Amino acid sequence: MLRLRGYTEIGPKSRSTNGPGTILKFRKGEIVYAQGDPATDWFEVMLGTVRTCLLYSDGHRQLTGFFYPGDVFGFDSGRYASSAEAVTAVTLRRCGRGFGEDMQPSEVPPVHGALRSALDSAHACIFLLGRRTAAERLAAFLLETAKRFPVEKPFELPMSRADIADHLGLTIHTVSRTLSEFVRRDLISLDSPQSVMITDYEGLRQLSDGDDDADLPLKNVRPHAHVNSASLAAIYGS
Amino acid sequence: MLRLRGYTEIGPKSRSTNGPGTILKFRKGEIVYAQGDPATDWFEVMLGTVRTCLLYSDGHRQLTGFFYPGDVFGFDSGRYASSAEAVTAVTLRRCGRGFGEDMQPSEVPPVHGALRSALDSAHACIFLLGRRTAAERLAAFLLETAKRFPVEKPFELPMSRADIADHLGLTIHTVSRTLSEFVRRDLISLDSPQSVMITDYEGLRQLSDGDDDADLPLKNVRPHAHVNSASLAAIYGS
DNA sequence: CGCCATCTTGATGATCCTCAAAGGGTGTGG
DNA sequence: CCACACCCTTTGAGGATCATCAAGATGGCG
Repeated sequence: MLRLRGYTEIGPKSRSTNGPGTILKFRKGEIVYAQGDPATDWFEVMLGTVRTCLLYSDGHRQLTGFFYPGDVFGFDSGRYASSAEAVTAVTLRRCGRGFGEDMQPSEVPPVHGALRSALDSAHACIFLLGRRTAAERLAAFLLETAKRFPVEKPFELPMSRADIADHLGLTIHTVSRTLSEFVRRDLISLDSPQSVMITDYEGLRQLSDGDDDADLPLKNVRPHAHVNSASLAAIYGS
Repeated sequence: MLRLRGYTEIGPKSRSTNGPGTILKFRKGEIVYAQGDPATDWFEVMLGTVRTCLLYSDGHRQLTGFFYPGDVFGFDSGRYASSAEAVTAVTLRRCGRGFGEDMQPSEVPPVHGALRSALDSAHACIFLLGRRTAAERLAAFLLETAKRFPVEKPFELPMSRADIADHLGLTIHTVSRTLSEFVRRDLISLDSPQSVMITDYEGLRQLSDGDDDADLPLKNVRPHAHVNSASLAAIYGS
């Protein structure tokens, strides 16, 4: 069954043209574009956080990425494959439109960069989902997210536990439980549910690599791999 | 620890130039390019099947896609993010090189198409990994794969159980068990381990959507979703 | 025929989802 | 200002699913 939430669905709060593209503002929870809309525009985040969501007919939701200031999103062809929603209040720049068939050569590089960044984002998502245990996924997610914030200080997770859960393919319960476990193990500290401080980068890194120490509760061992030895040698040496 | 396999690592079997690009042949298990190699070329599959793999330092392997005749792969920027290996004996066309900075306008459309197909492939991978249960992943995978073969007849799965497992984030045991369960439930029939015949498309489709009937052993219910109601209404109606 | 890789199947246990309930923060109305 | 409702988060107990350990079955190949 679906649990539907009563977000107010209203339009952008204000618009103004300022340099290339149009500046748009959205409030928390508002939809930037919906899955299936004609993919006419792409966007750059100027302020705030945006999530892209794949929605399936059974109500399952897969968040494919979070986008922070400087990131671009919305480079779908034809129609948007995912919807985009404001995680927090956001300010966006609608950067362009009509790329594709009638594209000008001068527009090629940014389009390429954005397509590639979309591909990178998708790979990051695959990386997270490929980690098998909840601890591994969360550790990888925290490290990935922390990279987006400047200093090694506490940072604010803009998204809810539900967002994290739907990004990692877990439930909010498991997310919460695992974060609490991280706190107990002094890997992170939580000031508020949103304010995260990573206190043991190396520990998290080991976890996200499946290198958990055996003497701790969250033990798990990576299932055996089926690796082409030649490929492996090419990357990590023989 | 890693289980390393002794694939013979030898070069392409033969080359010839024939039309645009160079024709290359690889034997089963050979590496087309390795993760981290400079991404100079991209490839079109003419015959056979190729897999792209993300390899992690702990030996974990994530297959991000299978590529069949007509598919293109290898559109990474800078260096290849994943390695590409021959699942079967394959014939490839090395289609181009040096796209990017010094790209000619005439080359733009194919590059775009390929980048987008790479993105589609990544989304397909996310779709599979996002399905939670083994039965859902396998059902979705079989339907996805079946689409690549012409008629509604038995088709040959070119890849091993290990490949499937590493693509879906499961073990070979679970893959095998679940396929056997599908046979018992008359969803598919297996002539040999590789020869699959889908006998109940609708049943598989329901499974892959999480719509399993309650009176059958592989029951599972989709965890509750955290869906923005407005987004959902935009797609499926209110 | 034996060896080896792949695939299958069974038993057991760990992980994580489900069900359930309680705590904390915020906004609204009295 | 407080009471109340609502939402998010946290935590506990129990059970389903899947990984692990283990052992056979099957098929290709020298």
